[in-house]
Amino acid sequence: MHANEESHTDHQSVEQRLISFFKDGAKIVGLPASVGEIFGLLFASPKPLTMADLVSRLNISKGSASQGLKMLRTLGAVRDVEYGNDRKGYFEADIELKKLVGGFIREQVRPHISSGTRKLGELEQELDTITDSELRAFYENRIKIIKRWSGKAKLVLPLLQKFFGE
Amino acid sequence: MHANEESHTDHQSVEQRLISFFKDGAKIVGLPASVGEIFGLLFASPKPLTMADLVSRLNISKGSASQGLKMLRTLGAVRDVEYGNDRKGYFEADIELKKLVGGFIREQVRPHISSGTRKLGELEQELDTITDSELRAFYENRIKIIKRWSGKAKLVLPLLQKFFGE
DNA sequence: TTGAAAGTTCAATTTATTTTGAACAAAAAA
DNA sequence: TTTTTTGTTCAAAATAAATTGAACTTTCAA
Repeated sequence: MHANEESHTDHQSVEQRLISFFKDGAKIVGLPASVGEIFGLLFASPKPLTMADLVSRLNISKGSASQGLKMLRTLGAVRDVEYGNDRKGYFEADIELKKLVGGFIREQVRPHISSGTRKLGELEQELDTITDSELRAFYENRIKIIKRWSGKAKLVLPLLQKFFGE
Repeated sequence: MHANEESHTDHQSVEQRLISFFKDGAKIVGLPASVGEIFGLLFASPKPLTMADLVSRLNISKGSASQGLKMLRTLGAVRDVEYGNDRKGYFEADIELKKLVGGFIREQVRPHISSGTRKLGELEQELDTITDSELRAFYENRIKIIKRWSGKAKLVLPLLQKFFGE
């Protein structure tokens, strides 16, 4: 039997709205809609849910549920919980903003910044090949500008973490 | 004749790398690749460029160039400049981080936050329809959590602006 | 005015991303 | 061991997003 068996008349609409709310939110931050829906349903549920619950209540495939949960766990937005005593796995939304923001920065922001920094380094090497000194001066200045930006970006991340922590 | 007629041997590679750098950057913040390429080429150019320059040097269509420039102007990342005395329009990248961040927040972040706030309000209305008082209490708490998050989000935007300003 | 150059718009196409579902693997009960 | 339940993987299909290009508008010089 299902883990949750409520009347399904009362909260239906609130639940649907929360799902839709997080679905939109996911799209905004560049995550697949299904990931937002999964988080939304878990967030809207007073009890932990199983993967089968997600599949049936969101009308998504087992594959999507599995992949979506994987991503959410990596982000630290969902956690496994002990519940019932069957062999199924149960999940719960993590509501600590600190963890959500932290996971997002760690998984989605930092890797991009790293690869950008690397690319910028490569680009800088390339400068030596430029003979025209006026042009080289121009590019050197451009690179300086990007470095200033990237310095600020790296500085702001810990501040954001701090701001959203607690 | 073209607005820029350099040797095209020297800086080719640096230019291409800058284009690619901003192409990646655009994708990261959820903008189309072509928009990043346009900004990249303008950023890499010592002189203002025309739409025709973008089309020929990036191998994109006139349509993409037009739409991309439109978006970049809306974001405040590119500005029209007086140059030459032909009837073409000339463009230049804006390198003030303050403007870039400000434009992004104004155009891409705020609208989403607004629509989220509206949706949340609608959701709150819906609460009254719930008779089960335990369930309603649960949802009320969930909404409170979202409101706390959204309050922080709204608070952080001006701080970001300030941080990146100047 | 007329014609040519410059720029915009948007339906159709192309490309990229997400989702599915069937085959597979893991784990535990029968 | 065999069967059943649960979960994962990934190629194929579906969906969404970006790009094109041709028709259209605007602008200005002749």
